[in-house]
Amino acid sequence: MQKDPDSGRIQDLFSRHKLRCTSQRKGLYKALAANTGHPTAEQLYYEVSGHIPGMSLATVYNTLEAFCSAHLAQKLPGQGGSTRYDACVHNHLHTRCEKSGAVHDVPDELGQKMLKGLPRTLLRQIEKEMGFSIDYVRIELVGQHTSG
Amino acid sequence: MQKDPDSGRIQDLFSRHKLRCTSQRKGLYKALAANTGHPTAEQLYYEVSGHIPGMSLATVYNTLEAFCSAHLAQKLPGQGGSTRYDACVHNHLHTRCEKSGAVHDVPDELGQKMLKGLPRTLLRQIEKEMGFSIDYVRIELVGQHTSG
DNA sequence: TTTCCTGCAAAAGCTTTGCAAGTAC
DNA sequence: GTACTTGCAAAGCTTTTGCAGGAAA
Repeated sequence: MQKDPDSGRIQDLFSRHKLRCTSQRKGLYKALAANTGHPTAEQLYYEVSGHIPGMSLATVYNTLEAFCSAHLAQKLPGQGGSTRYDACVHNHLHTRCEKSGAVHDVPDELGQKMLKGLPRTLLRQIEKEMGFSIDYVRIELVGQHTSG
Repeated sequence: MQKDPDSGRIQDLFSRHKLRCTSQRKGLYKALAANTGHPTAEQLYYEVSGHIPGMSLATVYNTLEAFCSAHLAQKLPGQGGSTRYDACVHNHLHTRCEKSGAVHDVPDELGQKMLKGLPRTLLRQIEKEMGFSIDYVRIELVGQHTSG
């Protein structure tokens, strides 16, 4: 039985965020962090239930909700279907494929450049005109994959 | 009984988009176009059922779906709850209030400036690196209302 | 030991569908 | 007259909740 090198790190992470450390939570967090395609609750359920038999879909939802409250994950906005989850908490750009609905991360270097390039004076003008305080800007690139 | 000045325009619009013109569709489209707060299907149902008794929620969903297919409306991405609909088809920015979930339009002049200010070279670089063809960029300003 | 988590099942909320009757074209 | 739309009800999906037993701190 080989030791999992991530196990301790995850335990630390949970304890820093005041989350109890259970095998279900560890497994689910690993699956979520490893999946850059931003899985739905159901996708995670099927992935994880292979390793942890008896895991229930309700627990997946509860646990993901706990992660989001603890700012270890976030829900991504999507139209209609199942909610998609993302273990990356810092603001980053996404692509959304109009054909498949798949959501992927834009490489961070490029995404940060884009966010920093936004005109601050314009943002401040919008805040003033609309009586709205902007916490962050969410950018999504909508289109389709060109490669097969 | 005063004549509704919009009625003819809507009929034209429908015929140009090859949609049959029924009283339910006209009423629903007027309600959607008049509501800048981006209503849900249920909100529209309650608004419209006052004017058109017997209107069903299923028809609201079917009709909104028909509008979207005909590119007379679009669904807005939102996390989880009910789908929100928008009669504006051209690309524009939205604010989303973290407290109330309300979605509002950014004045078009400001929004267009923001969209035009995006660095094209960066967008093209992302397309190249990710094998992704960008159709449009969706920007959402997340925060909260400062006025009461 | 205390408090919180899990798992099952059942409920709740949102959206779609089947079909008979009605309406636009 | 034909093809599409409406309205009702019922089904389908996703997500949440109640509660008894179990595990972490």
